[in-house]
Amino acid sequence: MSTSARDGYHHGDLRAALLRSATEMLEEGEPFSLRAVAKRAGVSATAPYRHYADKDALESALAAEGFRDLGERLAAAGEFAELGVAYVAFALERPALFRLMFGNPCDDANDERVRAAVDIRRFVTRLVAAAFPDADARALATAGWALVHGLAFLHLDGKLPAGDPAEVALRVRTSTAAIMAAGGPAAAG
Amino acid sequence: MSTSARDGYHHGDLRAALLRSATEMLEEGEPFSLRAVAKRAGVSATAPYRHYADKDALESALAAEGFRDLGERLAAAGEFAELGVAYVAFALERPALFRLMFGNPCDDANDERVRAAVDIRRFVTRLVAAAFPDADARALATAGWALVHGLAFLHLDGKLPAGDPAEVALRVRTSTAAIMAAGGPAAAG
DNA sequence: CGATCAAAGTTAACAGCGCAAACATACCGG
DNA sequence: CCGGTATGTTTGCGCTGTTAACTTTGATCG
Repeated sequence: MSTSARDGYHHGDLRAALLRSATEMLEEGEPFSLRAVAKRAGVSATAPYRHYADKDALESALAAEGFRDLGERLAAAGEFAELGVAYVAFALERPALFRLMFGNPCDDANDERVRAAVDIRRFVTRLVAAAFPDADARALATAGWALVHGLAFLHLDGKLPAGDPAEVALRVRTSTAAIMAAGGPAAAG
Repeated sequence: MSTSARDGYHHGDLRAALLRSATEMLEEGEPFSLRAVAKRAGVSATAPYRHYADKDALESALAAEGFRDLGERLAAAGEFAELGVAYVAFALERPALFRLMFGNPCDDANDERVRAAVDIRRFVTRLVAAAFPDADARALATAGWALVHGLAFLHLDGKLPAGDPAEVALRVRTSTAAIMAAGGPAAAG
């Protein structure tokens, strides 16, 4: 009965089962309610409260998992220039999860998800520092993150056409190149 | 009884009153439900349905209004370099509205809000073309929009500290300058 | 002026939501 | 074997968006 056997009453590992059910529902674009997640896991509507304080807690767990996945995705991209493409691709492939990761007020300070987000930031900053040793790595990392984050959301919200992944990737590369090449005129502060 | 007199039963101009109530609630950070908006306007819970098909319709109207406001705000910024600062400031001053404007799936194609968003894009593109006559104005406008949009959301979601407006403005300027100065290494595609 | 009709409100009701309290079951250590 | 605790269940509350049926009102027209 190690991890996920259900013996009729006790579930075995409901915590993990809930996470899995919730992830599936996000992936399938279903409405996502606590009750629906519970039902999908084959359990009563209030059973999740034994494992998560409230809906936010479940969402935080999902978000943290999402940040880990995103981190792996970025790490797999390897090359600096492809980071943005990977970031936007992740957002468009798993839009509901991405919205859940961001798009929340998210005021919990000492959370697991906060650490995951910080990890990503550190990772990107290191890559930036390596690629642009002369630049202000901190500022450039912020700008780069904001750029791809903005591209992700604008595609997600239909402000930029997101139909064809290849077209999206091209737009990411093109706009990134354009702003990096923009050089002098009115940039300062 | 011209615009907003209430004669006991008929309201006078409930449509506008609902918009006003909803805007106030967004501004005050209140939970925003259709019922609450109706109550605030001094009207029964289902009265709004005489003027808006559903909650989404009300939200779209609010979003459209928000886009007009944002447009004015950007126009007032005038100088190209201050566009981003104005954009992010707007987002932080009216976070609930900003989330409503974006942050929705928003699949309605022929909407008033779509036009408003397109107007902003056009406006920014024109400014970009004027400031950087040599560049690919389209790509640069996309990148610029994405950059400030990303900065706005990252601040909104607590991924970047948003306490002091002056500090935020400085970060916008600094990161913008940083990415525009980044020039050559790994940009292309 | 009075009848009528549509516009713009009302109440009642439904299903679904997050969540809390009280109760039931089953495993685990004494 | 027995009791306690972790982990389920049922029940119920107040909220949500939305529909249906009813009522009030102001406007139009003979």
